[in-house]
Amino acid sequence: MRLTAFLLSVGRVRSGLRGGVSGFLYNGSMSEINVMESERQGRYSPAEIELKWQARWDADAALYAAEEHSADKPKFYCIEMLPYPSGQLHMGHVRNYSIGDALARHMWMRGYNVLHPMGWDAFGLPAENAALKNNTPPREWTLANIAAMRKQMQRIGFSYDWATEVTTCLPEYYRWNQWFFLKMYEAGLAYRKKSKVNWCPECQTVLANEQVIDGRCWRHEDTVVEQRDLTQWFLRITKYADELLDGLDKLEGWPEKVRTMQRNWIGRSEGTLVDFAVEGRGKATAGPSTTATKDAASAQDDKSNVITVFTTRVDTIFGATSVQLAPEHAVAKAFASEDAALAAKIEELLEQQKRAREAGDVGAIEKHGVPTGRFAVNPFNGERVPIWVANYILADYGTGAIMSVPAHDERDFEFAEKYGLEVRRVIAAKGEEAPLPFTAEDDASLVDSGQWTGLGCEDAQRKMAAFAKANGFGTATVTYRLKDWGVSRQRYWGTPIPMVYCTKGHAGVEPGGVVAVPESALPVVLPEQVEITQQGGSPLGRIAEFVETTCPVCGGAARRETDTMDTFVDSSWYFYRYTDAKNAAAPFDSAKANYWFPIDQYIGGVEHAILHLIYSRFWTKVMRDLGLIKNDEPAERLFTQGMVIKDGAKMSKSKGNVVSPDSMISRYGADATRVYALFAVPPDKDLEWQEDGVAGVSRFLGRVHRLTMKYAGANASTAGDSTAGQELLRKLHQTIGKITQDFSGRWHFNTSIASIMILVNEIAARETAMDAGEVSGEVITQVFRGLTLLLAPFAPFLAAELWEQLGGEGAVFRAAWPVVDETLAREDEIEIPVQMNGKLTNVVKVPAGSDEATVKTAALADAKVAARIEGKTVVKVIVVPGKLVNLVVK
RNA sequence: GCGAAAGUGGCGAAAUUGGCAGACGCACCAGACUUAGGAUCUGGCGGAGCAAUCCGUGGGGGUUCAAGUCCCCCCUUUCGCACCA
Repeated sequence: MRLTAFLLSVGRVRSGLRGGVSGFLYNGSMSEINVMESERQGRYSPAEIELKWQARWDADAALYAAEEHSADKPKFYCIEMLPYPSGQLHMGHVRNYSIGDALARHMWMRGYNVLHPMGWDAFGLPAENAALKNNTPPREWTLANIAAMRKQMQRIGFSYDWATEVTTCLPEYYRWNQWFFLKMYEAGLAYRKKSKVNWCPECQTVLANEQVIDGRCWRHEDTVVEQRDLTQWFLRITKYADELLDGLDKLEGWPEKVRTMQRNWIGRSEGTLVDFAVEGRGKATAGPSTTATKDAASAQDDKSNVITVFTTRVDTIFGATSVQLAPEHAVAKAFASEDAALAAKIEELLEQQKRAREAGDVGAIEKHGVPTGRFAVNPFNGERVPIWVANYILADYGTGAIMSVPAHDERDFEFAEKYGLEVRRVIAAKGEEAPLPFTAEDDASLVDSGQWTGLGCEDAQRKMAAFAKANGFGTATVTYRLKDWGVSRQRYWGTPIPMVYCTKGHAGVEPGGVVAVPESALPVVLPEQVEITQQGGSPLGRIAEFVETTCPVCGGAARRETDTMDTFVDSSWYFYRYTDAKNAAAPFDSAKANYWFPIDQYIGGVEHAILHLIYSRFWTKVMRDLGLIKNDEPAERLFTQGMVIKDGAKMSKSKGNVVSPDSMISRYGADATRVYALFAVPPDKDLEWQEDGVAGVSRFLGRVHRLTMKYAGANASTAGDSTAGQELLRKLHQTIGKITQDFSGRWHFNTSIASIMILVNEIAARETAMDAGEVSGEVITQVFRGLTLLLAPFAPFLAAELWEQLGGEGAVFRAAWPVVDETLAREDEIEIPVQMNGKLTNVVKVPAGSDEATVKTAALADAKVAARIEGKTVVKVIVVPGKLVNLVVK
């Protein structure tokens, strides 16, 4: 159905040749291509060249194959983020892969052993939606999409080693998800708990915190995520919080932006837990309610006699004039259960919080609070402070309770002003009474704070935390914003979680308790016959043959876990599988992974900065601790390319501004499409797609084709080395230098391609000279071969064709990257601008390498310059050798 | 509010370290060629001016022989974070 629509749209644009190309793309029939016309005219026909080479490349499995291990070549592992197989490549993919492809080809030519793989992030909800819509099984739909997209990729000429292809929805892959899950379960890294989780009503499943953006689903930006209490499987990513954070400092090859986003996401915060005894609630246990457990929030379960607050500023505690609880705090609930009026007010605060969350602006909530009428005791000074419940206190951060210090916290100050709470200064800046709220802690010290008065803030924080600990009412602690990764999904199209629940239970397992599926029983295969509906609950739960099983320990009746894993599990380690994709005995062979890892260059969109990129860092650390690999981090260097936009907005169906790669390829060819994607802007910037630009690139490639074909047969024995020949070689070598530098540096391929255009313009300008036999055949051949090699990473089809026409040996991508000959590249004569008071007057030519005196003399001797300075005094002459002359004139 | 990046012709952009602002390309204009093509080739193309020349890199100051580039203030856009205690 899509195919028909596509052909129709192509037909509307133009019939004939181009329609034929897309026909080939989908039907695999060469007969539809009308190549004869362009053949007769000898004109650049991308369709003809590209289809010819595509067929050859497809038949040559070794062309892009990495060597398993190379003793003499350095390795280079280059990956672009794998796509979700939606069925259609979009321009963002084409751009992403064109960047990686250029790099991979370049590195091959530089003599590296390159692994450049591709795979499919093939589980996920769209397959289920498609199943509902078209009545096609998800597996069938997904595999058909993969086949179509693989074909598109081959048509565009990406240099993937298809022998290493990874498809995450196949049992041979996802069994290792299950295997890792079991390993994590054994290590205590996978666990089950009931908690508040994010629920997307559109997806009909739970989402991880990372998948909720401004209170909305990451896939449905209009859908507000709800909070539900559910029992779910979690992966203990928080165990690695510090390592994930500290590791960022060493990831110098990653964009600072991504590192910052991850730092924010992890949200490490050092502070102190302090217990405030609740008055009239019995004696606060002198026992270490906080010190006994790291999980401070759970320490307060079912206790209403103590409130543990988390603060980063324990040094301000003598200024605490109230305690503020989140509406969902256990103590608030306990109070509410005894006071209906209070309960109603707290309920209202909770509603406000919920609304703010749904509106996506938690930060803008107007502060409201209610006094509970109860009091708590500040353990540092024994003072009674009122207990309030407030809508700006978050239950899921810290302990869900704070001490309010209006004098030294802006939020507390605002709240205190509104409700008339006391504001008491306990910190003073050096020498002056700074206005309140005063929040700085550098160069400030404590006042009116008992025995700590006079201490510097940081010093006081350390000493007061130690004091609290020594006296059993608190401790220094660290909190994180990062929460454990909820991986249960109430969906069908994903990896089954390899757990069963033993119905009757057995020794050590209560009835309905968790029992891990043994490794030997993997994979737990996802059943294929399933009815996808919009009903709630996991679709697997409705398949009796799947659910009903036996307990692997006691052999009694058991039920399988019916949730599947988050698809981000699949993508957390897929790049390790590339190194050993066919391994049936292990996720991969450690020696192979250790040879290729870390990834030398990873390329993808910034939208995964805190999704895939944090999960895969976590997974790498887990695998390292399991002894599977040696590297701490998955990727040495990360590059985040810009978006492809059209008419100022990201391409999307709803906006109707989508430009399909197929339409570009059928009109201008894959080479032109790719080169345009690299030429228009530097790869890290957003790219506004302009079809006229693609047409321009196509004309440029046509010019390259025409010129090369014209001189491909140049007779090597033709003599005659004129200036023209030297100039051509000079330009060639300058271009080689420029592009080589671009690849190792800033990746400004737009200027790389511009420099190739300049080279081609220079060649075209010397056509007459070449036709007149002024340039030797050898030079002509060198120039065109050089040009072809430089073009190969960007326009592989045309380069392959021209390389063959020029009689090049083997595949152009295995030919050696040209090396700059500095002697040939050097200019004999350079132009020096002559300025007067910093303004350009004229340009003079001097021999390259001229000394200061020579340049100065030449500048002053210039007629135009002389005329301009006549009657004026030259106060000073500044000569920057090789750059310019500036005459300071009065 | 905090943090980061950016702001240059009609448009996409270029200008590694302060050194000819606008390379390269698109669009446009003029011309050539033609078995009219969505072709190709030549020339022009920041603004003002006949010209000499002057003005011009978001705005305003500054440093310097020289500033798109460095410093200070401000404006705008994009992205990230945001009652995180």
